[in-house]
Amino acid sequence: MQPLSEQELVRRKKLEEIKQLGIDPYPATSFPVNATAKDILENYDTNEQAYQQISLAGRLMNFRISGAASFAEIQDSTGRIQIYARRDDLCPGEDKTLYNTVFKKLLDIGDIIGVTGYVFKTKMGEITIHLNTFQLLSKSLKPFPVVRRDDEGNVYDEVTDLEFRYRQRYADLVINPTVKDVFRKRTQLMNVMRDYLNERGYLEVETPILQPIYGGAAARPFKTHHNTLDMTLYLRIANELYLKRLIVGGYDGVYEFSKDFRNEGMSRFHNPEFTQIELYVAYKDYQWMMNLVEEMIEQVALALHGTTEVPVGDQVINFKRPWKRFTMFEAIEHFTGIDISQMDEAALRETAKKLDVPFDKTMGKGKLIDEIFGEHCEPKLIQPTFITDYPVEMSPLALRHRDNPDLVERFEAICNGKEICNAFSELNDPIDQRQRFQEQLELGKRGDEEAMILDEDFLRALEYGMPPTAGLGIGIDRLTMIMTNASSIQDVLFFPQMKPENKPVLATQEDYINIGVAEDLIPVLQKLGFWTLEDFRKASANKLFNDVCGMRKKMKLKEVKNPTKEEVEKWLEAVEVEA
RNA sequence: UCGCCCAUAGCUCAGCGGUAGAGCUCCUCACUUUUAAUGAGGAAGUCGUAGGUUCGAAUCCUACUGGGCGAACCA
Repeated sequence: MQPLSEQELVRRKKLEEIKQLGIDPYPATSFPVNATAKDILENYDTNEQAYQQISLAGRLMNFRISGAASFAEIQDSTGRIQIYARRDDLCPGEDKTLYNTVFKKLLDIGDIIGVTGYVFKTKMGEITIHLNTFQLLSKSLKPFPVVRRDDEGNVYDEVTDLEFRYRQRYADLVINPTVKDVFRKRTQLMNVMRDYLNERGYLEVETPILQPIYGGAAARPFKTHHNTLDMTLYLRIANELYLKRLIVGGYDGVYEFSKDFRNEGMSRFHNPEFTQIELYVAYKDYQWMMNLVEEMIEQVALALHGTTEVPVGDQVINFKRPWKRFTMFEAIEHFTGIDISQMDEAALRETAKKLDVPFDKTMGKGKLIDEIFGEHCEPKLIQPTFITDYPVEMSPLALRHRDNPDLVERFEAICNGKEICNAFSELNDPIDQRQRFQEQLELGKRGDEEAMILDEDFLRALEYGMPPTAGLGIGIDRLTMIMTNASSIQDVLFFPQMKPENKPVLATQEDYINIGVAEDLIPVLQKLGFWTLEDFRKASANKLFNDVCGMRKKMKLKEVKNPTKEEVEKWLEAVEVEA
C-alpha cells in the first residue's frame, strides 16, 4: 500500500467525524430514484409540474460552498445537474449541524449521495434541484482529479495521462464523460448486429474457449493446463471450426460473439484478447454474404450516427450501400498498374522486388500476392471496399473458386486502411480439407509458426457432410474503433492489457511500529529515505542512529524523543526476523 | 524483439547544472441564486528507480521500470 497523501488523510479524518455524528458512511440501503439528470434537463421546461418531488442519486462533483446556501453538482449515469442546498431548508430546527458541518465540511467531491427536492431555475437560467433532504450513500476516500468545464464547453485540466486512464478506467469513466459514450456505442453496435441476425432466424450460440486443438485461424495460441484431465488446453484463437460442426448438425445459421486470444505482439490495433463475431449460414455463398455485411454494417452506422457518414480521423467514411468491389488482382492492378493474374512464383518474386515489397524465401505464391496487396493497396482503401477472390494458399478453410482452382471464394472488407471482416464460401469437401491441412503441416515444418494444425474431429464432422455454407468474421474492436473515431484499440476496451504496475512495497504505519519505531519518528525515517523494510535491511545501526537524531533536529521536531542507539539496533534485528 | 519520445505536488504543467515553482484541488475564514463562483490566509514533493560525472544533479551520462508512437508479427 502506498503512503496516504495529505488529502487522503483528510478524507479519512472526515470519515471518522461522520461516524461520530451517528451517520453511517456506507449504509445498507436502497435509495429509490424517480428522475435522472438527463431527464430533468431535457424535460423540465415543457413539464415543470412533473419535477416538484424528485429523488435522485449520484456522485458529487464540483462544490460551490458559500455561507447559508451552496451550490454543487451531482453526476449520475446520465450526466450532471446542479443542486442548491439552503441551510434553513435542510435544517428547519435549531440544530444546523446537517448543513454547517455535514454538507459544507464533511462531504467531498466524489462522495455518492441521494437527494430529494424540487426542480427550479436560477437567476442565471440553470435548471437546478432545490434540496429538501440529502443522504450520504458512500464516502469517497480517494480524490478524483478535478476536470472543470466552462460555459462554452472548454475543458480545463483534462486528465490526458493514458496510463492513468487505462489502469484506472473506473476513474476515467467518472471524470471523462465522453468515455462512457464510446462503450455505450460499442454495446449498441453489438446489439444492432444481434437484432439483425436474430430477425433472420439465426441462432446465437456458445462454443468452447478452452480447446484441445486450436484452429480456425493462423496465430500463436495461449497454452494452459487442465489438472484433472492432465492435458494441455489452448485458449481459442477462433471459433470457426466449432460453428461449422453446428452447421453439420443441422442448424441453418449460427453466430457467436467470441472473445479470442492470440499470443502475439501488441499495438494500437492488437490486444491479446479481442472480440469477433463469427456467422455461418447454410446453403449460401460468399456473394450472398457480401450483401449481408453491407446491409448489417450500414445499419450499425445508421443506428450509431443517424447517417451512413462516419467521421474517422480527418476523413469521412460513408457506409452507404453498395460498397466498391475489387478482386484482389484488380485491386493490385488498380494501385500498381501491374497485372499479376497470370504470374508464377518467380515472376511474383520479381514484381515484389520491383515494388519494394519485402519478402523472403519461405513465402509461396499466395503469401507474395498477399504482401504486395498489403503494401500497396490496403492502406489506400479508406472507403469501405470489398476485396474478393484470394489465392488458395492463404485460405486453407475456404472453398475453391468456382471459375479458378488457384483462388478461393473469399472476401475481406477493408475500411480506413484496415481489414474489418473476412468471409468465404466454406470448404465442405473433406478430402480437399484434409489435403489443405497437410499443406499447412508442411508450412509448419518450413518454420511458419502460425500454420494450422490438423483437426481430425473436425474432418470427421465434414465427412458426415456439411451443406454449402457462407462464413463470416467481423472484428468488433476494429469496427468499434472506426464507429467511435478511436485511434487505439485501448480506447474501445474497458480494461486493455497492461504490464503490472510493480511499485515497490512501501512500509505501512504498522510495519514501522512492528519493528519498534515510535510513531512520531516515522516521518523522520521517511524523510531519510526509509520507505520500505528493505531499506532497513541495508542500513547500519550507527549511521542510522546519527541520521535520525540529525534529521529530527533539522525538522525541528522538539517534542519528538530521539531513539537510543540500542533501540535502533533492535529495529534492524526486528526487520531481519520479519524476513 | 528493435528504434524514437515521455516520467516534477492529488490533477494540468513550468523549471533543464547553483535554496523545488504556478494554476486548479486540499485546509482555515467570509459570503442566502453561484457557475472555470469570489475574496483573504495556509498546507502539500523519494523531481519514476538505481548507479555515475560534478564542489554542487530535477537538470548531464548509463542501466532499469512504466507509458506512448513507429517497425516486426497479426485481427
